[in-house]
Amino acid sequence: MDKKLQPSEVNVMNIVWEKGICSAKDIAAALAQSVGWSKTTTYTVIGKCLNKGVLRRTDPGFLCEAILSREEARAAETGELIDRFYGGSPDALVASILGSGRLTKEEIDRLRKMIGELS
Amino acid sequence: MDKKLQPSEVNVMNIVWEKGICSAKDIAAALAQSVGWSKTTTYTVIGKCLNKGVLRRTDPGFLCEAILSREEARAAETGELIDRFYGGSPDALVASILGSGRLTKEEIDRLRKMIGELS
DNA sequence: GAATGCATTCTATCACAGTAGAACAGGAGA
DNA sequence: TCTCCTGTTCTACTGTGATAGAATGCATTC
Repeated sequence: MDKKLQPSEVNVMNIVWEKGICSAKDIAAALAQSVGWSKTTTYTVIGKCLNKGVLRRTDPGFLCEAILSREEARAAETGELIDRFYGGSPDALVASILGSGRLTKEEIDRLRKMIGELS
Repeated sequence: MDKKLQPSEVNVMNIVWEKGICSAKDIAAALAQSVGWSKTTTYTVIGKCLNKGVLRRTDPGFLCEAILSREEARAAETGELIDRFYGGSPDALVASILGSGRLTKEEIDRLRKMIGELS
């Protein structure tokens, strides 16, 4: 009953988050392409997502719809990273990225604007 | 030979990153306290860290010193989060945290200052 | 109606992370 | 010297995530 996504499950969810509602067949095709999975592997992992309640199935067509939103998953995963590696300080994570040189000038400008608009 | 840290290994490394060089005995004591591990569990996990080359042992005293720095580990782990959940865009992660309401006013000010100093 | 092909399910294998009990060794105290 | 304590190593068990082959069943075509 744990909602925490495993890496393999994230593969599936990423497809659904991007495409929106789509069939298991489509997901299998996409993942065969992107990560080389056999279609049965994809079906197995989809099954786990269904069991966990992060994905909903509609028939006919074995259509898959995300129940857990991308934003919720991001928040959970990011929170865990912050807890385990940044001592629970979200600003330490942000500072680390800002200082990493990973950001382009445009991205920095966008963020500057964004942070300027915060109260 | 994979340098990727497992959750259990992060427990050990967090102690060493915080205390600096310290004995296995100390680490075992700290983790018995904080996560309830048996001391043999700690020794086993320390062994894995040594095998991976993220920790160095010095004798006598079974002193442990981090080879993999906290910053390196943070960067690796953060990069993976960004790849898997944010489509490879670090600014999307930053934006997500900024927009999450998780930050205090002081933290926001600090970050604003920091981003102002970036070129 | 039989045959064919593909979508879906069932079942199994493998590797490895997590955890710790049992065994061992070396030094402190009797 | 013998014993005991505790730090350290050896070995093992358990669960589960990742992966996929085999089996099934439905629909389409001949």
